[in-house]
Parts: sequence; C-alpha cells; structure tokens
Amino acid sequence: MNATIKDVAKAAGVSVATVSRVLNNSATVSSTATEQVNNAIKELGYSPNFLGRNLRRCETNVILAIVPSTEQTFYSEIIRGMQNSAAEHGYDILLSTSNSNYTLEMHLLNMLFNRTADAAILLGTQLDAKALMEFNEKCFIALCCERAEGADVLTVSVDDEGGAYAAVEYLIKCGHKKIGMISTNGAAASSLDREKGYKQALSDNGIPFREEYIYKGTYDFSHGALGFDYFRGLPSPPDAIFCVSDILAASVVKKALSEGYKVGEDISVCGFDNILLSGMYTPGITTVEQPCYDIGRTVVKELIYNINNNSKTNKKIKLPYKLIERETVKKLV
Amino acid sequence: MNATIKDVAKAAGVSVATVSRVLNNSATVSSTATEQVNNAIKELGYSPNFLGRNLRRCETNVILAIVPSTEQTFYSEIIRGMQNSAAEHGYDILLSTSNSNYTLEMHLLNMLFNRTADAAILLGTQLDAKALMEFNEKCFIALCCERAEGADVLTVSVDDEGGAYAAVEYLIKCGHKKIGMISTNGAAASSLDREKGYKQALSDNGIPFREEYIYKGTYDFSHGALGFDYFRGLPSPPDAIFCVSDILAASVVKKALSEGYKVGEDISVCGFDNILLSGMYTPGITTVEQPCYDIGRTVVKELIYNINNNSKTNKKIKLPYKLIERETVKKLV
DNA sequence: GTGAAAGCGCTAACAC
DNA sequence: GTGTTAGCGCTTTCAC
Repeated sequence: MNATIKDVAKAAGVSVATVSRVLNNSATVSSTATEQVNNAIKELGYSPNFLGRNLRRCETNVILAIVPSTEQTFYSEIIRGMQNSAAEHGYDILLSTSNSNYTLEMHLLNMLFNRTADAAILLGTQLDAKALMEFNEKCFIALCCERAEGADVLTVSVDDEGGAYAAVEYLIKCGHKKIGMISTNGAAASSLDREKGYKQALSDNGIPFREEYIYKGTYDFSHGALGFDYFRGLPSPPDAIFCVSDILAASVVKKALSEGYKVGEDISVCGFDNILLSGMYTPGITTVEQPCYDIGRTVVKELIYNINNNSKTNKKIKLPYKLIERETVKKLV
Repeated sequence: MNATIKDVAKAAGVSVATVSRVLNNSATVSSTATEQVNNAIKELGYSPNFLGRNLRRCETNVILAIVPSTEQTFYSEIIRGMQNSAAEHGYDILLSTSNSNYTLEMHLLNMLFNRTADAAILLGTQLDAKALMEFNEKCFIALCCERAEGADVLTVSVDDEGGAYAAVEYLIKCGHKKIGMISTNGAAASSLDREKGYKQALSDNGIPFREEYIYKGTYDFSHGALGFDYFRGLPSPPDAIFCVSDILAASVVKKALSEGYKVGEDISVCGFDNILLSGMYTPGITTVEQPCYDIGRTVVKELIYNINNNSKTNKKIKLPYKLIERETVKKLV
C-alpha cells in the first residue's frame, strides 16, 4: 500500500516527528536530516495522508461552495475569484450542486458537521433565515450573490438595488417613460431589491409606478417570452423592459424578434448579470454587470477571516455594478 | 466542542462499539440499546466525524470531478448525471475547476494521493497520455467528454465522429455541397474525431475534401467570427459551416448577421453540444446534442465499479448523439 | 448482544 | 535539533 510517515522515518533514519517537521516546516531541522527525509519521500513516492493530518488538526482547509447548478455561467468567474483568494490562504474550494433541492442542500451542509469541510458558501439557498442563523451559530457559512431577508449571516453580493436603479435611470435618460419590469415571484431577495431600485428610479424621475408594469414569473427562460406576451396584452404596453436577469432578457429579445419587432428600435430591453450570452447575442444585450470575480474573492476573504479569528462578523457587503451598453436599448434623446 | 462517539456512548450508557454499530447498522444491537443511542445522538446533536471514519476505513466516498471551468453550461447536466449515479452508490461528487492550468490540475489530482478523494473524473485535461496512464496505475481516474489519444484509461464521451458525420450528412441532404468546418488547432481529440466524421461524410457522399475549407482556431468565442471572415476571403467560400462547438457556431451566426447575411438563408451553420444558448439564440442554432446526463451517469457508474472491484477496466464508451434541427440550416432540397 | 482495546496516519507537547 | 509518545474520532477484531 501507500507509504506512511513511519516508512519515511525508517527509510530516512529519523523519527516521525522529524519527518513531520520537514513536511510542515514547523521547526528547525538540520540540513542533513532534511535532505535524508526529502530523499526518502522521493524514493517512496510518499504523499501525506490528509485524513490523518486533518483529524489531528481538526481542520480540512476545504471550503465548500454550494451552487444550485453550474448552468449559470456567471458563477464561473465567481468561483475563479473564490479559488484565487482561497489559494492565497492555503484553502481549496470544492463545489457541489444542490439542484435547488432542500434535502440535497442539507446533505451538503451536513459536510460541515462531519468535518468534510471547514466552511460553506451558499450561492442561493433553499433555507430560510432561521435555519441559516442556526447554521451560522455552529459553523462558518456565508451567502454569496443572494442575501436572505432577516438572516444575520456574512453576505456578499452586488448592489442589486443600485444596479436596478442605474438600469432604469439609463432607460429614462434614453427617453423611455413606459418602462416595464420582469421579475420573479419567489422570495429571491435580489429580485426584491431590484424591484426597489426600479421603483425608486421611476419615482425619482417623476414617473408614476404602475402595478401592471411589473410581471413576475420564474427565472426560467420561458418566462421572458411570457412576460413579453403579458405586456403586449396591456392597453398601453411599455416600450422598454428591464429584466431581473440576462436569461430573461434574452427570452424577451428572442420573442420580440420572432414577433417581428426590431429590438433596440421598436422595443428596448435591459438585462442584469452580464453573462457571456449577452455579448454573444444578436443584438448584443444591454445589461448590468455583476463584479463576479470580486464577489468571489471577497466572500472567501471574509470567511477565512472569520475562521482564523473564530469570529462571526456577519458583514453584509454590496459590491458595485457596472452598466454595459449594447444594442437593445433605443436612444430617443 | 462537538460531541464525539465517546460522549454518545457515555450518555447512552453503552460502549463506543455499540454506538458505532447503530451508526452503521453493522451488527445486531438490542432494540433498547439502539433506542438509548439514538436518543443520546439527538440530545447531543451528534454528527459522526468523517475524518476519523475515513481514516479508519481508508476511503472517503468522495469522487472529485475536475473541470476546466464551469463556464460551459453543458457540464451542468453532466454533473447532475454524475451526482445522481454517485448518490445511488453512497458517493458524493465534489467539483473543482482547473482553469486549464497544469499546475492547478496537478494540485487537484494530488487530492487522490492525500486521500481527500477516492477517485477523480477529468473533463478535459492538460495531462498527456503518459501522465494519465501513470495516474491510472496508482489511482482511480476516468476521462469524461474528452478522450486522450493513446491513454488507456476509462473514458466516456459522445460519439464525436458519428455526431460530426451526422451533422455534415444532414447539411449534404439539405442540398449543401460547399461545406466548411471550424475546428480547433490544439490536441483536443474530440475536434480530431469530429474532423474525421466531417471528412468521412464528405467522401461517402462524393464531395471532395478541400484543405482550405477547414479553419482551425481555439474554442474562444472570437474564433467563430474569425473563421467566418477567413471563409469569406476564399475565392469560393462555403455556403454551410459546421462548427466544433455551439459557442463557435453562435459566433459565426452573430458575425454573419452583423455582415447583413440572413443566417439559414444566405448561409447555413451547424454547431455541436446543444448548449442552452443554441435554443435561446435567434435564429435557433441547429446542432448535435451530447447525451450529457447519460455521460455523467455512465462515467460514475463505471468508475465506482472499478473502485468496488479494485479493477481497471479502462473501457472506452461512446454514447449516441442526436441531431437537433433548428433554424440555421437552409433546406435547398 | 456487548465491551475492551488496537490502530488508521498524523501532529505536537514534552523531554532531552 | 531530535525522539518518544499521547491522542485526534472512528471501526472492528476478539473475547465474553
């Protein structure tokens, strides 16, 4: 079987303690001993068993990132940010998908209790504030991208309200007055925050809010088209639509195109996220960019701070958005 | 701190052995003892420490899936397939991204040696056949989606050659004769196999292969447009283009559209993968679907078979593709 | 049906 | 600068 630290010690003619010391640079070891140990390691093809090490140290240096699925391409940059930040602190990020399934998410979170991971980052969760707070008491967790209303847990996300405000203000500045919004009817705090930004921008610009100008569906692609159909059925349909995600925006664009509309001319649409799709689409979709890489870096940095200081700062961090102008918004002025 | 098996034993008034037995259903325990133990577990909020268990058992029941990045949405279904299959066998799938970086990939593979995971699945790798074979001797690994030329390692992928053949034959059946291909110039075996299918379909249908009808770039979005430009510069440009990926196909479509072409009319294009984008695009992109879910299920099933039987079957499994007709291919006949 | 005890591989006092 | 050794939490053999 695999060589153990004992085998290395024997081969190097030293004690296991010395081997451990060179393995971890934990104390001064004579250069001769160091060399002997390193030779033995090489010879035996030794690799330390982390199960033993982790058991002893009561830590794994693994952070579990739980995503609903990897279908959202914008997670990709977030994860890269997480990894880079983690690597700087000697941690690894391991990902797992919950498929938005409560039982599966609980199973994954249970990895914190069974010591498979030191901490977990939730990118969207099925748990309510109460359950999250309970976890937060016993474990190190963080929310990423999606805050949970009433949950006092470390959270890093884009400034959802500000981003939506900027998008709608941009639409208004472009001369649009009849602005609809496609949102979601679940409990997603990001959607709620974006609705807030939408309303605020309207009101700050003297445009009355109309209840019928807000369509609520799901995040599913089909709901963009559905929203578009709904708006068309209105006596006075909006001529610009702000969507809570780029997927939804793409759906609106596709539907409008298929109905013979010229998007960016007859109808304007703006998304949120700036996923790759938005730049690839024809016409290019105007949207609000999330600082994904920074979000990933930040959440890991803060989480590791908490781990190292055995603290629970529970900060709520909102990172800046960026408006990306492309071709789906008509400039009337 | 966290309760241990000892605490449970004490609280239940039994030995740790008995607790372990009820935890693992490993031997008959009297119903009274079982009840006492379960009560103690609940009371103490006990969760077994897997580091201890895994160390003792010399296994983790974790399979590491190493992906270049989660940017490719079609990994999403593959991972779902992996997870479902893994769960059936009591395993968890943990994901990690290598960013196509050799050092990072080696770091992740090293988790096999340090016993963080029992096996690894590589979805695209930077390692060459020799390195893969070496790993395969000492560890349980599998390749997924992308075979490695000359590597005798368990591999599960779509039938790349057949899929490409089907796509090109479809183009031919639609009346196209001047068919270009956008491929990649790296060592990606899937691209090579798809080129083979392209050539075979041509030759089987009496269409001579033209060297200048094959453009090789990278997987990067920009290379679709680059390929399109290249083809346009030819004295006799192709009127149909088969792309090695949907991303590349989308790029061709976008570029053609921006140049005033009517895609599916003036020019035909067919992709590969059937990622979500292809259905969302306008026009919908005709493509070859990979059986992602099945690929994921199959690779995990075979890998766990190997683990359980301590065998290395090294099967090469090719799963069937499916042609998805949408709107980017003109039917001339 | 149950308990005592060895030991998985490692780290870190502690002693020298 | 180095070695001895206890013990992290668990499973499992062996006795009873």
